[in-house]
Amino acid sequence: MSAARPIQVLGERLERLTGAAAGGCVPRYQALRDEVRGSPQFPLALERVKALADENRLLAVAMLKRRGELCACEIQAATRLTHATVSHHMAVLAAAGLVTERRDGKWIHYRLVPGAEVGIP
Amino acid sequence: MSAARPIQVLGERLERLTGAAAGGCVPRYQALRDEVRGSPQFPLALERVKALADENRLLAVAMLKRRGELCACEIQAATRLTHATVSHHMAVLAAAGLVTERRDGKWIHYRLVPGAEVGIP
DNA sequence: ACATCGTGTCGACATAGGTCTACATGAGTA
DNA sequence: TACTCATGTAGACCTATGTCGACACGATGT
Repeated sequence: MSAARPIQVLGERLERLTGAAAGGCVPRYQALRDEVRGSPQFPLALERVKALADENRLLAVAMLKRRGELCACEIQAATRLTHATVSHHMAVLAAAGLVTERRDGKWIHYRLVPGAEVGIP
Repeated sequence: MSAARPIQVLGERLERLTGAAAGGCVPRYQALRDEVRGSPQFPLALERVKALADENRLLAVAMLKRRGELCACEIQAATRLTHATVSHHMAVLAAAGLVTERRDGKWIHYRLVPGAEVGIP
C-alpha cells in the first residue's frame, strides 16, 4: 500500500544525506534497487504475496491445499463472508496466478495452481 | 486488512443459504476452517506474507538476499524513503521473523533470517 | 562539552483495499 | 417462458496502514 511518495523532494536531500557528491552510496543502491525491481520475478512475487496477505484469502488457499477443489459457495460457508466478497477474493487469487477456475454448470470450482502450495500453511 | 465483519447477522443467513437444516455444509466447512486457522503455522504464515506484501519491504528483503547484510541508511538510499518509514518497515520485517538486527556503533545492520529466502525474488 | 550522525518513536494524514448492499448475468429447471 | 440458484459487477463505506515531519536518544568525533 505505497501512499504518496514525493520523490522530487527526496532527491537532493538524499544526495546530501548519503554523500553522492562524496562518492556516496545513492547511485550504488539505486542500481541495486533497479536490479531487483527490474527483474521479471519481482512484480510477480509482489502480486503473489499481496494476494496471500489477507486472512480470508490465505484461509481459502490453505483449504484448497487440503481439499484439492472447492466451489465458491463452500468457500463462502467456511469464511462466513458474502458471496460478493468471496468473488472478489477469488478473482484476486486468480489474477495472481494462485488458483484456477473450472465451471461446472452453476458452480465454479477453484483449485490451487500446481506449485503454489509453497509457503501455504 | 479484514474490516468490519458482522458475523451475528450472517449466521442464520448462511444456515438458510447452505442448508444446515438439510444436513448442510456449514458445520462441515466451519470445521475445515477451524482446522486451518487453529494450526500454529497459520498465524505465522499470515504475518510473514503480510510483512512481505509491501513493495518497499519486499524490495528490502530482496536486496538483503543479494547483499547478505545492509544497514538502515543503505536501505533508505535504495528505497528513497525517509528514515522514519524505513525504521517502521524494518520493525515489521523483524516482528515477522524475516530479518535480524545487529548493532555496530551508530549503524544497525539487517540480515535475512536463514531459510527466509524462499519466495523472495 | 558540544556538535554531528544514525536511528527509534510519536502523532497526524491520506490512500489502498476489504466489506457490504443492490443489481446484473448465466445456467439449470418446471 | 418464467423461476430459482450460483456467481459476477458496481458503487459506497470504513478501517488498516504506508508515509511524513518533528522530536528524542545514544554513539562518535572535535
